[in-house]
Amino acid sequence: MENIKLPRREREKLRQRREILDTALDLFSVKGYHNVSMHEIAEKAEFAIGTLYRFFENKEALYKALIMEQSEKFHRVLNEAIDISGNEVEKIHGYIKAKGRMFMKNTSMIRLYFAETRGASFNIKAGLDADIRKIYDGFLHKLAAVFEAGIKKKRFKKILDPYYLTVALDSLTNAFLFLWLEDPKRHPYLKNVEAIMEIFFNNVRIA
Amino acid sequence: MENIKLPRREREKLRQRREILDTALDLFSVKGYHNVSMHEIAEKAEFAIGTLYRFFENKEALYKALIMEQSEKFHRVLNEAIDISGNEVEKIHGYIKAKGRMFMKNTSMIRLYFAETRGASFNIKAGLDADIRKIYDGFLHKLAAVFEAGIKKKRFKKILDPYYLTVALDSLTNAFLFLWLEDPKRHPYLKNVEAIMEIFFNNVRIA
Amino acid sequence: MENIKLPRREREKLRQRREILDTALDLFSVKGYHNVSMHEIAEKAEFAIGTLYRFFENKEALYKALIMEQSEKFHRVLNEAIDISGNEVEKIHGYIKAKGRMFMKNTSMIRLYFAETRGASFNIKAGLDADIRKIYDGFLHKLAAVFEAGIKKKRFKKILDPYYLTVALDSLTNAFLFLWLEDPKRHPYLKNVEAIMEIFFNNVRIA
Amino acid sequence: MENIKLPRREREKLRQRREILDTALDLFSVKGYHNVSMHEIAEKAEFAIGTLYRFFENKEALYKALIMEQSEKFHRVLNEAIDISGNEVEKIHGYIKAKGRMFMKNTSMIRLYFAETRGASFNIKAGLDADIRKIYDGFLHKLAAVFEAGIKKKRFKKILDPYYLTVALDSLTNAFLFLWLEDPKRHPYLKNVEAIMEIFFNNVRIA
DNA sequence: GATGAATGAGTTTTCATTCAT
DNA sequence: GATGAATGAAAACTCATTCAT
Repeated sequence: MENIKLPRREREKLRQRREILDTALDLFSVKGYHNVSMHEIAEKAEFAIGTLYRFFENKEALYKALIMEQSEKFHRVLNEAIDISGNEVEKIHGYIKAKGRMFMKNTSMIRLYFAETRGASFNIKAGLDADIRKIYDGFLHKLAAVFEAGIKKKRFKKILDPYYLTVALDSLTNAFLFLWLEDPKRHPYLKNVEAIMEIFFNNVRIA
Repeated sequence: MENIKLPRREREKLRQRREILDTALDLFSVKGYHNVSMHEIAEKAEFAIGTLYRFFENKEALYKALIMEQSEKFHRVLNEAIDISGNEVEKIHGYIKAKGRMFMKNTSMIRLYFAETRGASFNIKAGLDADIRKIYDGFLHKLAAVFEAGIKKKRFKKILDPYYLTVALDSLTNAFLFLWLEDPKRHPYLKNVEAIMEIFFNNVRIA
Repeated sequence: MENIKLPRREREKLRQRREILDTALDLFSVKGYHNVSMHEIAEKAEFAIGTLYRFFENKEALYKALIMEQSEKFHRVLNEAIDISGNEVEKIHGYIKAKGRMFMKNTSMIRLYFAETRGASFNIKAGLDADIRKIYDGFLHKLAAVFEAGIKKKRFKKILDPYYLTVALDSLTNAFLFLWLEDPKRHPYLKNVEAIMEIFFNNVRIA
Repeated sequence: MENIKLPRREREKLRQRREILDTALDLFSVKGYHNVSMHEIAEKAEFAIGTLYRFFENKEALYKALIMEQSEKFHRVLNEAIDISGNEVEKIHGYIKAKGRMFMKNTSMIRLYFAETRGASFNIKAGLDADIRKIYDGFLHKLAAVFEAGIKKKRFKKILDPYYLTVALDSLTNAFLFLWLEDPKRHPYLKNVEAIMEIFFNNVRIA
């Protein structure tokens, strides 16, 4: 976060890395891993190919770095949203809103994220899948803990295993974000998710 | 459907096409579009490469044909499940069960289907996305019509636009099929979906 | 040896392989492993690059095949020369003459052979060195056995370990072949080797 | 030789050049010209790449300088050994011993030297071959002169052109140094060369 | 003068597609 | 019609060399 004090050389390096990653995000999210060449990234980012390889050992490493970065950023924001909010009901609402905000500001991130977590990813030989899944699962369990706490505090009825409640919520928010992505005017994410949460909360909330 | 009366030559051709598609399904579903070569398909299917090109103009066309075929088969079964069942509540149940049965019998189909409908698919340059989406959307609207009819017949409260109800249901079944795919013992699909539908139906069903 | 009965397809394949190897021999022997590109070989042999890879898994495999082939051919001829000749003294003479004939007919082979057996070869990651050395050593020991037999039969005095005699003979023939290679007119191989063998045989031969 | 009086700046420069060359010798002798990068040399020598290019115009020039230096050093020692020793027989012995001492103390030099003088060298586009060969030939002729003088003084019989005697001697010493390099315990250089020289000297020496 | 980041030409290799047999 | 050898465009990646700081 605090790169104010970094020596100029280091800052420059970070800026370049950033530019490469941003360009790669643009390209990968539109065309997919296999339809983007290192040449293309280099050209669009206005670097020589060799420079890309100074920053990333190979194409896969670049892709993995990108995915991990986006994934971490994404889950960091969601985690914060949960931590900041007050009671369990508010935490859930915080999560829904933060997720919406995140995606709406970073539509290319969504495509990449969905490609790797929902569709079966065949892009990376090994490891990434596991690494991403760990972050993702970590977050799901954190969300499950919120439901669990809410149940203990009698804020929710225990009508379902908290983990499954979480999976359901995650899946529903994704589905409505996807709809929004297709036609933002016609399918307002927040309104729809809140409507569907009504159904849950009517049941789930105690009062 | 009825190829009993086809001349022998035609039947033979169909049988070969089928073998190619089956082999391709096996390979694509495990390794992904870009990690399977035409050579590999030809070898595993025990045809010459040239023969593959008699049946399909190019690799993309083969993949597209496969996806479309699976998609049609999949939605045909779901459509039938809805058509056969009695009232609207039963139709919804029929859909949930048929979808589960389908996937559990054809796990390779699931991987492919999810890769193309949930993750952003980058495998096909253009067109497939649209074609698949049409079939998919067609089915969603049919399901939405069931909810709508149910609401009209006062079987369900109108707490949500029927289309969104459908999207929610589809998303939830997918999520729990995914869980089941990861660990079939631990995450029984039907039990979980029914539990979550409880929440809906308590609200949604009138009596 | 007998490819008269090979099906036409097989013969054609062998002919192509031969053409690639011959072209590669020409190029490698003049420019060295690292200064010849697969493109260059393909172009000179009038094949597409891909065709080279149908015959050899990669550049190293092509080089290794070439070296092994030349090495085997070379040592086969030398072995035969020894086997055919009469007594031990004649066998040694047979070897010297056959080696000369071999090299004079295949000057590019010499360069390659010397590059791999005498200079330290850094061309092949692993294995070749050992494989070639095995053939080479096998032959040296066969030659040593001739000296040994000659000593037993009192044809030679035992003035030196037979293996060292062999190494000396091998080294001397190489040296004079090298001289011949530089200036064939001025440095006649056979005359020189025979002169130097005089020194040995005067000592070595009993009568 | 006498760099005592060189200004400090000059001495410093020489010292750096030396460090680069020593590092390069280590690397080239183990991995070969094409498997060592300028980067690797720079890193191991703890200089910036640019600095290497201050001292040597390019990679080839660095390699050539190294080879020439080693070659000169090598032949200087051999020349001295010949000059110092007494009569012709002692000079020959002096050469054999000095060559052995040299190589045993500088095994990396041997590998490099053999790679360039015995195997066909493909490392240098042009020129080096000729330059090295000149030094090498110069030495051979000096050695030949010793034989010639010995013959004139009736110390040796003239059984062979002195130049060929020299080539033979050089080749034999190399062969036994190579054996020694492979297994120093098993193949003692000096003992073997002396044994083989016995054969020569019995003939060659007059009394 | 020293540094080492940046460059990009050149290398190996893959694989969809064609077409002579 | 079927075959599969041949093709060559295009990809990933390396490394000698330059030059701004």
